[in-house]
Amino acid sequence: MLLKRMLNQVADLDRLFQALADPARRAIVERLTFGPAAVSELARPLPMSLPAAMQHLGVLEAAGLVRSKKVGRVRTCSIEPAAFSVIEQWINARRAEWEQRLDRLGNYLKTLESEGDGDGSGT
Amino acid sequence: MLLKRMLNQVADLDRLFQALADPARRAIVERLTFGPAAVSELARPLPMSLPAAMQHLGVLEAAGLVRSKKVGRVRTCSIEPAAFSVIEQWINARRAEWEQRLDRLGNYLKTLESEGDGDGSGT
DNA sequence: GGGATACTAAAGGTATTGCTTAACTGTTTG
DNA sequence: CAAACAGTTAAGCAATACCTTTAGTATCCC
Repeated sequence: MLLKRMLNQVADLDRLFQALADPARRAIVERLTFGPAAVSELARPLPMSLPAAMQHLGVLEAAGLVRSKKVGRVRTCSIEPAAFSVIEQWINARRAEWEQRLDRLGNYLKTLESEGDGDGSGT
Repeated sequence: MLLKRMLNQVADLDRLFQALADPARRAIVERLTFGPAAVSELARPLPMSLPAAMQHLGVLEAAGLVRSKKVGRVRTCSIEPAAFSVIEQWINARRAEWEQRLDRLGNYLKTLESEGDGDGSGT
């Protein structure tokens, strides 16, 4: 079950990054950060047909970035802030690793320097 | 020149998210957070041919996530930490907007509540 | 009921992506 | 020099992504 969770996280990241890789989809997300909106409201500013915009919404919803609920004939979409934290966690994990590495490198260089005081074998 | 900058940033985000949307490319990035590596070293764990891995590296480099330098016959790749901040800035901008919105919503609800004390026109 | 509205479903076309294999260039090493 | 090594280039192919048009369905308003 641990392996499954890891694989799911990989697939989640695939879907999240893929979803945000399209400018039209980011535009939808940007609009939704200001508050919920109906499908046609989201589609109106986009330079494409309404079905195309719907497909983008489908991608965003599949990625978990957007959720929506239909009442009457209008579907209202809103943003899912929690989804972003998956991306941020991934980035932060990378940063933690390379900063740790740079720390070790710094310490190593400092060690060389102080050893050099008594050694004198530098160029 | 301001418009151009904005358009470039859109294209940058396209390339960044697109680059990270592939598990093989994320695997390369994850490997590089531990330190620089040669092309073949990066390709070895990937379930694909070396030219395929090279193409992934090309995508990462075009996105600015990786830089590389060839010395002799070996090209050494390393990560470009600054590239991640473009993504983080975009996410943080979204977060700033929706948090601001939620604050306004909270204040509004509090206002309703305190007005209700003297008004009594609730349901 | 009948027309406008809001969305959905389906089919199809073009472009891009991710991979392959094969052939090739430049760099060490025995 | 010859062979192994590390990387690169190019061509081609199957799958996917993004968009279109067309044709629906369900809801709302008069």
